[in-house]
Amino acid sequence: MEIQDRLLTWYRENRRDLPWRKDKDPYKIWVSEIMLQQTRVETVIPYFNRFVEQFPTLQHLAEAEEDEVYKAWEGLGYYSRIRNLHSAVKEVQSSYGGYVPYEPKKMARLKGVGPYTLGAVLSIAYDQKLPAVDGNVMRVLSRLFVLTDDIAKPKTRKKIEQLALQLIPEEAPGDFNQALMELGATICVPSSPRCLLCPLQQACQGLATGQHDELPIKTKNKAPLKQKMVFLLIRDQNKLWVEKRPDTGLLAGFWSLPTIERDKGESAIDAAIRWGELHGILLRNGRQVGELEHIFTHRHWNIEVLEMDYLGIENMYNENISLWTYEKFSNSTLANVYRKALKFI
DNA sequence: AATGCGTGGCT
DNA sequence: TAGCCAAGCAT
Repeated sequence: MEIQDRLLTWYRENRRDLPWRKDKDPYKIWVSEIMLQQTRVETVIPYFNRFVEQFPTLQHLAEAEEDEVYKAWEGLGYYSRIRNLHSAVKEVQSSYGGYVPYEPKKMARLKGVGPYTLGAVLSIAYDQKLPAVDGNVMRVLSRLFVLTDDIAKPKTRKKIEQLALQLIPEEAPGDFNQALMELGATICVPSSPRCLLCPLQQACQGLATGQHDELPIKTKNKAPLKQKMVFLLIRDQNKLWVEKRPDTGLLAGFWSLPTIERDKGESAIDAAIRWGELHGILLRNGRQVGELEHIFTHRHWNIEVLEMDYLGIENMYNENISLWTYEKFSNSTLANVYRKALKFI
């Protein structure tokens, strides 16, 4: 029996019953694929269920307010995904009559739709013969065919896409792509793969040559940069000074507690006063009311939360800082690192 | 091509 | 603990 048949048969008997597999609504499949980028299935499930309940159709999402849409993504991470998805959905609504494009070239032009998402949505929703190569597929095919290229290199993904395309059976591109991913997610897992349960056991060259444990080859990530950060609690009556993060970069565009990185050798209080000087806010003293740690992909924050004595405004209006009630702040869309800090307020 | 972008779970 | 990873994309 061919690899394709074994894999499809296995998939059809063992596929997980996931919420985005209830039907073939291209919109819902698209939403699920964006949510699943670099994010675990178990994490995505509750977000997906709430999201499609709140925005049942592409038109609902296209017409929804940004605040409402971003709030639905709160805590999920990689927030450019939702900005891009909302923008792309509006584009589909205005340019394509609300229908997710069938044409790969049109779909690929939408924000946030890269080679993987393109292939995944169009193969699953429309059964188009396009590769959908994610980390699972690179791992599975690396082991199956003993591919020793570094999967961290973009060139390798392109090479594996060509291979994957050749493997796709005409009659079931969507199921085949999902089967490869499902195998990677449940059997051909990164460490201690469950080869004894694998439907491709006999065909696997990696297993046959004993190389399956060393594959795939992948260059290591750099360790996250350690930073000593200070979050500021600056109260004015019953309100709190908050700061809008820059429109690009980490947690772009989010409102946050005033945040500053401590310079080398600088005390937390001096850093806090320096923040005030930068924004025209007079501060002094300050006492630590909390401490937390937060690790992003590429940064490791050790955070002190300081409550400051507020003396008033020193100079002119700054649109990136504002006075909010605690209520308004906690109800705004907050990245998790700042939501964690709320317990010290 | 290499880097930046969240979060949480597992080893 | 520190590192690695999880259905990637934009720049």
